[in-house]
Amino acid sequence: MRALPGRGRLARSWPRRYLGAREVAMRERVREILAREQAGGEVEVRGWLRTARHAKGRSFLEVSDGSCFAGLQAVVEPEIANFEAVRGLRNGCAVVVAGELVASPGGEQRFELQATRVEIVGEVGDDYALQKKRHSFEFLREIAHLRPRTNTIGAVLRVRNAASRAIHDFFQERGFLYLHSPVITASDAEGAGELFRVTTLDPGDPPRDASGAVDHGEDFFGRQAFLTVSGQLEAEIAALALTDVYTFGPTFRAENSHTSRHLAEFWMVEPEMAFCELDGDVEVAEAFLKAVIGAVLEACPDDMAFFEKRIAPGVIETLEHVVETPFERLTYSEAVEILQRSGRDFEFPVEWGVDLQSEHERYLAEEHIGRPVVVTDYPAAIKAFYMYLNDDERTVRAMDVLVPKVGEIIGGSQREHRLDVLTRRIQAAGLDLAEYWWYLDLRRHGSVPHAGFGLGFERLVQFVTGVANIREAIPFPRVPGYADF
RNA sequence: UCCCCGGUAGCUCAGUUGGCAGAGCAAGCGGCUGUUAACCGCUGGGUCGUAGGUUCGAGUCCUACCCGGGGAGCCA
Repeated sequence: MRALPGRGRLARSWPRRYLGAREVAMRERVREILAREQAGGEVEVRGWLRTARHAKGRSFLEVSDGSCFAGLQAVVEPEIANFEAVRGLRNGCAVVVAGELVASPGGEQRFELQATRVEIVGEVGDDYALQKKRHSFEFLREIAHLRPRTNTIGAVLRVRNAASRAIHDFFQERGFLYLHSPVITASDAEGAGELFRVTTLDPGDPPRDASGAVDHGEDFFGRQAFLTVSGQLEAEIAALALTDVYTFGPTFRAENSHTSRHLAEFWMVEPEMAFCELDGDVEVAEAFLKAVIGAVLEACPDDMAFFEKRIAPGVIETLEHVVETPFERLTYSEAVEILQRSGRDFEFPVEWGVDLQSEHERYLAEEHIGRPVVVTDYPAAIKAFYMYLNDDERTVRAMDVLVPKVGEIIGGSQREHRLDVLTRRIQAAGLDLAEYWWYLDLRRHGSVPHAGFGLGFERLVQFVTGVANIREAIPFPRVPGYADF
């Protein structure tokens, strides 16, 4: 971090409720205080009480500012001017505490703050919902405005942040350009799921054409519009000019999916690389997952230790394994053979031509291989029209990365860049060639082999943190029937 | 959308064969203590998801609906 002049010094008039830009940039967080080499010196922390323990002779306040998993314990003695008011503090109160950083005689923390001043900035009411006990995740979702103050969600949000940063770092270091693909789209680009309609028409009295149908020509965009289900097609446009690009933004699916792995609004990462075929795609995907997971392990050790202890025992070993060992590679045909020879009694029998079920993916990644598996070359009939058709005419250059517990975390492919084949595939899929005129036009002018993949960001966060439900991997989950906060 | 499980105090849950609605935590009050989700005592706190039905009597049995969870499908 930058060394700014005067950093860590107390503001002249105290307490200062409002910090200037310079002071905000300079303020020392609990994370940095706890990382100090040794005790000593004046510090000031601003945050919310995780707990307040009032003993007869003194009070113990654990102040968290969200910068790290642990809080800083402040010890308040009766000599403090507003000691009686401090006695009334409890879990959730907002405070500013200043004092000397000293070695802690208590066994559970290295340092503590011997308070010289305590300002009570915000108290809590008797009905404050967060208690110093375990709450169910279901209940916490109903109080999403307080949820980030909990151990689990606070840790998830820090991991989410670290993973976001690692994603940008990975691509930026390799010369990828960050492309902002549109959120509003006019066509159901790849048929990937149900779309949310975007309209400004009066739902109770829309304009109608001569036949009585809703006249979308009168709508805001002069035609039907939707929220994007993927930035891939736009990423292909950019890749065929800028070589390597990636998108990282919100994506929307209006499917009525009620599972622990689906959200109606989620974030997706989609790199797209020109002059790249399936092998390169797989290599980038593997390096990408390893880099991001490795970066989180390094950036958030305390948060990860919490997940290991309380949420998903074994998660750290699983992640380290992912970072250290090469991914297994199988073709779809090989995977089918392995599954058929497994002797397993699957609910859905395996045969060449049908898509792999969750139980099959989990068997491959968790039991048969025991580490991430990349399955390639799926039957053309079960994959999207834009995937490159192999010479056998029955498989496409698709790849799925399967990880233990979560299943498919990355799906990608080499794209069909041959005009004649793509035209044929669009028609075979029953799609309207006219809708894809620009996508086809790209194949007429300077078309090159290119490939990319998509990663569901919340599924990555879910995999890394071990939270059972994807709704805990995003600060404000949107699912069928629920969009509060 | 389909299958299974659940909904009882602010929270987490128990509630027997249909027979007076309970505990822990939280809250309020008091006590104790360099404390660690502190501890001890007392007090207050209920439309048993909603609407019907069976019954002398329903938290408990039946029906429908709502909400939550798990699984499947769809997918990232």
